[in-house]
Amino acid sequence: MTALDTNTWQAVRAEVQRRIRTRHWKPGDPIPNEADLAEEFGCARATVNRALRDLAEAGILERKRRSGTRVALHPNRRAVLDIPVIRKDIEGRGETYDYRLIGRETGPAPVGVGLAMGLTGGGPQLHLVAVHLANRVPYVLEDRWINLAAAPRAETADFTGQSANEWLLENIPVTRSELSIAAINATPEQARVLGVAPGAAVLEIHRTTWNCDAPVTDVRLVHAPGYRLSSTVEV
Amino acid sequence: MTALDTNTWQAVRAEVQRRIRTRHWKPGDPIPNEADLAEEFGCARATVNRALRDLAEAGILERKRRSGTRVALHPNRRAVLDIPVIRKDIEGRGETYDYRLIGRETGPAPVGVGLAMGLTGGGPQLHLVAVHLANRVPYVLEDRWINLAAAPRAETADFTGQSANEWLLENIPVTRSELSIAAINATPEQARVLGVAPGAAVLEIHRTTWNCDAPVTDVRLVHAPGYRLSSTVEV
DNA sequence: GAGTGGTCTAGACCACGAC
DNA sequence: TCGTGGTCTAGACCACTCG
Repeated sequence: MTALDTNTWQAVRAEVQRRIRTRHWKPGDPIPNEADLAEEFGCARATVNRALRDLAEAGILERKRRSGTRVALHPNRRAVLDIPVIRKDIEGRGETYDYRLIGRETGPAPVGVGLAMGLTGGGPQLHLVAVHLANRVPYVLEDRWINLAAAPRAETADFTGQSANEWLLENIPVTRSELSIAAINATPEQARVLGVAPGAAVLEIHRTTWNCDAPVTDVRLVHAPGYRLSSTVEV
Repeated sequence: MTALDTNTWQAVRAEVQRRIRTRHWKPGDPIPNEADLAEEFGCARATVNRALRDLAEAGILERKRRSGTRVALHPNRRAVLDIPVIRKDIEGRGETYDYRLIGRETGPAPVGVGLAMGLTGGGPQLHLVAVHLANRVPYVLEDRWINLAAAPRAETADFTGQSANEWLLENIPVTRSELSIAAINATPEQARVLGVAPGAAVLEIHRTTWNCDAPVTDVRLVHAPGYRLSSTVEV
């Protein structure tokens, strides 16, 4: 019977983590069930459940009904990235934000974009190209397609003052989004807009979003060299 | 009084999300407090709390004591990435995994690495260079420094059969880790090992890990061109 | 001071899934 | 089958913080 200082779920979580870190419970090992731990710690089972659920969500424990809870074999697998609104990102560092729309046209989307969005018919698409600047230096090149069938009001929206991302956030609900990140060599045109050498390595964030199965938008954000995505993981 | 089909916290969450998506509750708006929602839905306050807490963790709601709960102004900001153990990643796609240690030496870490790890003294560091192959093709180049003060047993460990990452997972606890992702142009040496053209854009994942304030390891994983990190966000 | 979310409790029932 | 985690309830107290 190990009484904890306070019977909070955080205290339970800390004690469980301590036992994992000290290898008292090793990766792959089963740990006692909730009822036993509750008795040991002198708290309610719901409190133990809250603590263990939190650790399971963090990938440190693996839980299954009937077979119980085990220490995960490969923890440390999950990273939570903040994908900030670009304007907030720049302003948050105390830099000046500028936005410039450099291309706008309506027409059919290229095959690759249509595939990513899962477009069936050949409905009209709005194509926007814009650049976001930090302290007047190009920071991100945005290449976006908007499905006008899902966002008809976008056709008459003015994207010269407000970025499409912010307009969409305010006007179109989103139910699902897919994100992928890759390194690419800047094309000559991308390099020209970003003011870097052709072929420079740039980070591309590609996001496709849906509203209840209706594809809304597909955007590629090409970040100038030196950009880093970062996150801290407390285990 | 709106009775839900079943009084599960998932049902409450779904109904709250529906009201947000339909703009019944708009970004920035306050929503009713937990007690009122519990009465409206005919369930316990704890159930409402569970649902709202989940939405807050997902960044869709913002909660503060006393001032209540509001619909977040800028949702969709958080992406959870899986950073898989490389061997699992490759084997999970049904490909053959191979690992080759191509460099091992003990000595002082370069200034950049020392800074990232927060090394104070000039203790001995173990430097490992290895390549991970998928179907015999280079997949990831690993450049790792291990702080022997924090992991003395690493000095005598055999890293020719087991990757350092897996050895560390099994032998050294981790309490905190920092992660950053960037696009870089492959150096001539990186390009040679990966079998790509010098200057090719490659994705670098840089991770530093600590065990209770003691820096353990600093690793740069350089992924061959074409590699994508991806995640799906259900809102 | 007072209203809000945060949490704990004790008990109960249920769904899953290993055996 | 039956032990495990998953969840709901009703009530209670507390911590934070706005006015």
